[in-house]
Amino acid sequence: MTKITSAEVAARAGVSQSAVSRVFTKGASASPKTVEKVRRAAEELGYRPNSLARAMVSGKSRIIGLVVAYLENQFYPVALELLSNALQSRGYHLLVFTASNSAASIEDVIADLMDYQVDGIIAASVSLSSDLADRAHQAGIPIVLFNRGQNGEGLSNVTSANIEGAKKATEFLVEGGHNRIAHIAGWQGSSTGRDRRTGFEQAMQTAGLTPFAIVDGMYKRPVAMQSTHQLCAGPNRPDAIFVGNDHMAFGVIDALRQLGQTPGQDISVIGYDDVPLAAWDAYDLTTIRQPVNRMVDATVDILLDQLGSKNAKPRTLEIEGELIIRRSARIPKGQTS
Amino acid sequence: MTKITSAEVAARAGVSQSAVSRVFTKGASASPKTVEKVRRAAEELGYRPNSLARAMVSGKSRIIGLVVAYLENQFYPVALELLSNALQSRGYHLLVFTASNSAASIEDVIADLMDYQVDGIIAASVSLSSDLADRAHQAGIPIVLFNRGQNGEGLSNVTSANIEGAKKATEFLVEGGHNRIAHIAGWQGSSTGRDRRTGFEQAMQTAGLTPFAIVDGMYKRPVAMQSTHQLCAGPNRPDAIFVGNDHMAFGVIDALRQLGQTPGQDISVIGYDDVPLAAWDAYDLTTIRQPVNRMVDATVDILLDQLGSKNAKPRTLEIEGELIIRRSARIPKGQTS
DNA sequence: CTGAAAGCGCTTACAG
DNA sequence: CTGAAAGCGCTTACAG
Repeated sequence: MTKITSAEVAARAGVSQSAVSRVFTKGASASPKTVEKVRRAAEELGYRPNSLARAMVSGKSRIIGLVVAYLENQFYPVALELLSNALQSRGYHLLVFTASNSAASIEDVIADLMDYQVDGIIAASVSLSSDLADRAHQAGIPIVLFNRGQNGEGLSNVTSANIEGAKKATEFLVEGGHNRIAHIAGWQGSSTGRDRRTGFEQAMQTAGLTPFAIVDGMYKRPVAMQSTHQLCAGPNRPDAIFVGNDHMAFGVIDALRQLGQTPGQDISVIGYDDVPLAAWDAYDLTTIRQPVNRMVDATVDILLDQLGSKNAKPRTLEIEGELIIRRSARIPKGQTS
Repeated sequence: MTKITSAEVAARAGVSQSAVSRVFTKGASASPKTVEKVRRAAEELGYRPNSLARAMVSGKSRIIGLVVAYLENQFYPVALELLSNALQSRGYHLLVFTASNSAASIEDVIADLMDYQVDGIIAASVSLSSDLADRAHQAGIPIVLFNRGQNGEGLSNVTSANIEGAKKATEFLVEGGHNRIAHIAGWQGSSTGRDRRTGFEQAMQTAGLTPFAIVDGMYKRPVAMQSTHQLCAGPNRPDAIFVGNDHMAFGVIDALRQLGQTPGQDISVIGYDDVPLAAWDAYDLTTIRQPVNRMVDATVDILLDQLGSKNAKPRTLEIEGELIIRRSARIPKGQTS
């Protein structure tokens, strides 16, 4: 029940309270003798500095707010773990807020976050109202959007090269000899969903092909499954589907098998993300890899950069992702996986 | 850049700083007139109370520390999301720490957590040294272990009824006519791993059967896959495998298929957890459901209880989980899924 | 109901 | 290098 304070340590060590503080503040100056005495007393008493008090006076909480919308898509737990590790190793910690993807909910959550005096905010897969972005900017709190592109006051973003990636996937399908290619798109309310769709359309146009169909899968498994049934039940069906992300692609594959079709043979399926599950035998999904580790590193770098220098410019970074060839899509002649 | 303080609001509203504080502190007393003036001034200035300052003086940070070891097993992201939601709705927030499952790492992480003056700690799937548990107890910080059983100073735990669950799974296999039943166990360094193994052994004994084999799968997919290959490659192999959790069971099924065997026909497989993926067609896994939502509710209830009353006794709760019958294990005659 | 004042546990100029 | 003092932004007795 007893919380030891620096004053108590000071008393025991026979020095002033400021001396104790200096010993525990890096960049401080204390004689070896003082350090020794203080450390011993602190040890004996079990003293540890109160981070909250430190945060109050220094104005730096060393807390980063993370806003995340949904964790079912395996991409996010992986990112969260990497993010947490990267930040922890630099002495920062993550205050996590889950938000539904509604403006009101995000609004509330970010306000809460700011009340906690977070040093910075990482928003994964959510968009921010420009009003909100403004407020954070005025409060001097840098924000970086993870896996979502958006411009605005002081907003940085880190995404994969979604348009390029979608093009690669589409080109692979074209090279594979497909010409009835459908796209079950990512949520069109998101930049990733829109960009991947754009890449698909551009590549189709370049190839002189017309999309067989484009539907919004909303990044939701049930929607993707239902779309697959509608698209593939009859005789007039696509010979390939480019899906807006892996999470939906798994649903597409499940639905296809329900219809008695074998992905990679009867019909080709390509996803986007390369989550761990994509590599498992049950799906063996050809997909565009989003290099999570590099995206995380970039996110942390940008954020800490902005924390460091008062007015660092917001940055936008697109990280290229490669096509990972597995067996859910026909492999063009002459190419190998 | 400007952070508005209660003093500035007070000045604008023409009241004292304490009056402003009272308006924003629930359970305070302020005349309607004061409330009105203060709210207006706050609104105009964009004032929000500083949670850190409030935490300092009140001694309640409304932050709950969450320690989590690994997020690959889908059980944890799901739990994390539910936990975060449940806590948020009651005005608490999660400071997340990822720890490897080593004593040293957990030690560091919990110390950090306590430096932030968290009101309570939830430790998911990690064990605590008794020394650590003692320290938290002395600091008056309640800890509840989520999905891990362990006794000790002030430790509460919430788990599913692991022994019972494992028995149900094993009995189902026995009723299905299997008699060469192997167990790829959860990590034997964890209570869940040990309890499920115990349940398996007891049920086998009751049935008058000898386990075909018991190996420690460490809760790791590669280990589970390799064990499956070793167990099932030759002619002398098990006719059923009870696996320590779903995450490993998926690997077991993948490995079995590599060997040309069909789960549910050639060999039966049962997992533990019932993560979302277990219900997907690709695996269609028979498993014991751990009722995450109920486990989360219980965890939050217990924790808030302990926060509320100074010396609430630590509680241990086991929540029963039912067998979810799907197609990865043979269904005994007369039973239906 | 309200204001003046103390105090939460620290860091950080300021003198020495 | 070191101590006394101010102050971070609040809440909460204490008088009135």
